[in-house]
Amino acid sequence: LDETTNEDVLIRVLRAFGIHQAPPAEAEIVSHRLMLRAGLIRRAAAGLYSWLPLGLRTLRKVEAIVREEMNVIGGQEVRFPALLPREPYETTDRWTEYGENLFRLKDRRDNDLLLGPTHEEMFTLLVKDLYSSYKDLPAVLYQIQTKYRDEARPRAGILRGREFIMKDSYSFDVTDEGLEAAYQAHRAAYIRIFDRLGFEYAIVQADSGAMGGSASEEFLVVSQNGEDTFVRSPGGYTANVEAVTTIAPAPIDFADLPAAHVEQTPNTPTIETLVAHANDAFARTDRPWTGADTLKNVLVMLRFPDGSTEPLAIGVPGDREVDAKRLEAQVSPAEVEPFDEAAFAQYPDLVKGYIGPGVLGAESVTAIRYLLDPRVVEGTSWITGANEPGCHVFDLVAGRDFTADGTIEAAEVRAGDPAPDGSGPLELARGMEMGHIFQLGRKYAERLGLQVLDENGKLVTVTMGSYGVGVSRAVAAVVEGSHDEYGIVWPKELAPFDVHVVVAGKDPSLYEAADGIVAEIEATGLEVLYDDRPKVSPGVKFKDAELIGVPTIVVIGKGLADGVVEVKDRATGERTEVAVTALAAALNS
RNA sequence: CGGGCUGUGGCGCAGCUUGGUAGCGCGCAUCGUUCGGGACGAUGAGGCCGCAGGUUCAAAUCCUGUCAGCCCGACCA
Repeated sequence: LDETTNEDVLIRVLRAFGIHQAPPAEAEIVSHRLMLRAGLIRRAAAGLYSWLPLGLRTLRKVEAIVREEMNVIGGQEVRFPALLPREPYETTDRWTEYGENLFRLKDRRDNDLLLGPTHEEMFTLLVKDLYSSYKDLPAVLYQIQTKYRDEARPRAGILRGREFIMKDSYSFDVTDEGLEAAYQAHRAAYIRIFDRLGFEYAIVQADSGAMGGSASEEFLVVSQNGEDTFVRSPGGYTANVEAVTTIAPAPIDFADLPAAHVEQTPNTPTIETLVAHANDAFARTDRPWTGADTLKNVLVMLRFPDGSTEPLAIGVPGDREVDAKRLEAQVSPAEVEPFDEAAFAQYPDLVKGYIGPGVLGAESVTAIRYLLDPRVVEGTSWITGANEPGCHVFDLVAGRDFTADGTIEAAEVRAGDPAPDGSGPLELARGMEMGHIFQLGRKYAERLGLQVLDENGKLVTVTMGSYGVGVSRAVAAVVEGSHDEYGIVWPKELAPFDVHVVVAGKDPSLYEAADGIVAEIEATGLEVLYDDRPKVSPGVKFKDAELIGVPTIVVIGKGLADGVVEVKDRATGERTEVAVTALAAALNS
């Protein structure tokens, strides 16, 4: 009756971990497949996963790293409910702003509740209730909590679920300098966290310059399967595509350029057909025409938050598309809608496929605002629409023959484009958003009335920062970045166990000896996964061990008669024979 | 929300065109032989064929509806 077990450190029944030999067909991303096969997680519903023992252990280790580094910068851990009342989110408008992505429900008294997608409101209100003096600040509060977002399309397993675990922290300061300091402290903490998690990552500017004001950076873990595109240069420049600015060429003296002339270009409504026709009928002697010689004028309809709309024309070199995300970032908070047939009907001067600068701009007949790509500088010469069906203008020179209402950074960014800071040609890469640090400023504090008394006894509004790390997503990202053809290769600090002991053989004495060896290893403080399944052949155990990916695998088998066991390094595949008497010491070195 | 596709034991799938008592592989259980790189034999357990309605003597199969899931895109503080 007094017998005690050590179940938390000695888990013997491997098969209970949910190991699958074949992954479900639905899983396509490598981390998703490996997490299912190795028994880390199990799907409960779309975008919802149960964490099994092996996965939960690693999740806890990621949490521990995040927690340690948050504590280093003075963060105090709290925990809010995941189930939240409607009122605070009503106050900040997010009950409606969050739209379909918010999980809403009602209690038995018909009160509205929500499952928290993020907790700015709750933290702000907590500080408002408890703090009233500048002497209470600065403060950093954080939690490691389950978040809920009703994603339109959950995918890729843990990487994008409807329920996920996030560390979110919030800083509260009286001064802008204080906010900046809290932001920098978080940035440094995040760098330590991401280094300890072993990620290859990039810190990118999340805002475009046009947004102005508050600083915001994203920590992207570099991965083929990432959902975010970013750019980087050999000189170390990194940014979201939204934030990339174009280096405008110097203006060209247009004194000697030929005059503009209209030409017949029948059936050339697209850049492709136009370039083909130009090379056919108006061939240059020095080189062929290309899309880059043409000026494409794209029309969109902007819809502002108040519901009003405004047409906008964007002129870009014909070899580039307008990038929807870059455009959205520039015109925010307005949303971009297509310029549909109804819109064209309102502007009879716009000839679809042959639109040129002549009918664009605030001063033109259409009065449509006209913005140019920064590459279209004064003195550049273009083929562009002549505003008549089947006609284009050649040698139309910017600054001489037409002007616009300004410039806009909306053209797509391409590999090879120069970095804005002159650090070389840009490379396009993919990343997974793993962290976000953001100087919120006083928006939430104002809406929720978070004020404290300053040293003069006057009420001042607190300024806030908000900082997130995707904790459960990080587990998937580690697997995504650290595996081979056999399975997961855990970094030491994140492995669910330190040592995986495999007994290869059937003799009961082997298992008795192994029990003792495992106890000795555990006595040194190492966590041991012990595969003592007696009726499973060694090959199966080896494959399972490689799939699970614990860094050190100890094989107890035929060598035991000579007092040795085999120690294998999962990452390198290196095998060494170690005397049983020296094993515990060897594993700890 | 648009496009493509799939629902059949725990997992992977066949059967559906042409309606006639639900099958295969893996896994699982028992016994025996194996046992350091995914062993073998024998015997078993396990499935209201996603759900509802319809057609029919008879539906996994045909028809209608519905629900769920996957992939691509849109969306994603």
